[in-house]
Amino acid sequence: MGFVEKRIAAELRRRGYKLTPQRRVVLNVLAHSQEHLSPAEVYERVHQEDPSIGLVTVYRTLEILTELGLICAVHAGDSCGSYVIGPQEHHDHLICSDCGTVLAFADCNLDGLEQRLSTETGFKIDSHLLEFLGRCQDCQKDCQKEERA
Amino acid sequence: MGFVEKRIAAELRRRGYKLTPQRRVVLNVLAHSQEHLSPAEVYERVHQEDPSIGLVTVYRTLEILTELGLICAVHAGDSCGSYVIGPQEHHDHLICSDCGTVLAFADCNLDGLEQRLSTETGFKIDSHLLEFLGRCQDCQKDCQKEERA
DNA sequence: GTAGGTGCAAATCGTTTGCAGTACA
DNA sequence: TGTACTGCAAACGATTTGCACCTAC
Repeated sequence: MGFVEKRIAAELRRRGYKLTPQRRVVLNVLAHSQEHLSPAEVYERVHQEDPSIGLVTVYRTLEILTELGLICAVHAGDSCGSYVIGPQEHHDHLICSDCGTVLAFADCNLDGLEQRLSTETGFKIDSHLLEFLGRCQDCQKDCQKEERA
Repeated sequence: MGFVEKRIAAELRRRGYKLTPQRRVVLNVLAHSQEHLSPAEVYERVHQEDPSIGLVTVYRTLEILTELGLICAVHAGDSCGSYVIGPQEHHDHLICSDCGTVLAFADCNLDGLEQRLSTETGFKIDSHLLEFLGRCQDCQKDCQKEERA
């Protein structure tokens, strides 16, 4: 078990949740995927590793992990309701619209903008959702190959 | 009909879509709402104005309006799949998590951040989704009232 | 030992589709 | 007049729930 899984296992326990083999498999799937995965996609991979695990368990596990802030939902593009593993602290996403790879980054530095909007609108801003959509390095290469072909 | 509805009516026609009474009602509902509305909520209000209009028509109208960029989906918080009317140009949202009021703003100025991320990750960034969640001025006042009570 | 977790089947919710009739341009 | 639009009902997919059994702690 890698250190990511260990951290999460500890966090589960800390909050009174049990670490079952099923949850371990779901965690493994998410920890080893670069891409955001829909519940169905998670299930597919989980099912390959252990066919006895049901879709319902995947849903319930995703819910708990989200609640604990261990995974988070991706929103940009048409991929609402897909999940990626990520740091518990606040972070934002960089998403490849071709392959679905997700990179997390923490230093978004929107304070200036936030302040300005607060002043202009009277809103008291609590949080934000920021996701960049683009193409990762690999997919840009793939695209160039296609163009040459 | 206000100028917002006029603009949209013209845009519909420009793209070869017909302006039916049903669409007019959906537009009216959206144009007169500050809040983001789910398809069901749009339907509810549309239905009050004209009970003969079906939910299916609401769905189809929302789809067309989204396609034309006349309305857009809201993602932050738990309000995925709600819609607000807005400018056709790129813009981002400021959303009140209490009352659902949505304010659009255009000048997000993320160029610096985008550039930095591009350099660091090799991503070629095409677009972004940015939504601030907070409380509008009115809801802050309401909250203070509650606290005094 | 026990509270929490699991799997199954069925219920439920939101959304989409096929089709026959209707109405805008 | 003709094509796009509408409403209905049914289909559909995704998610949730009830329940009896099971297992991590």
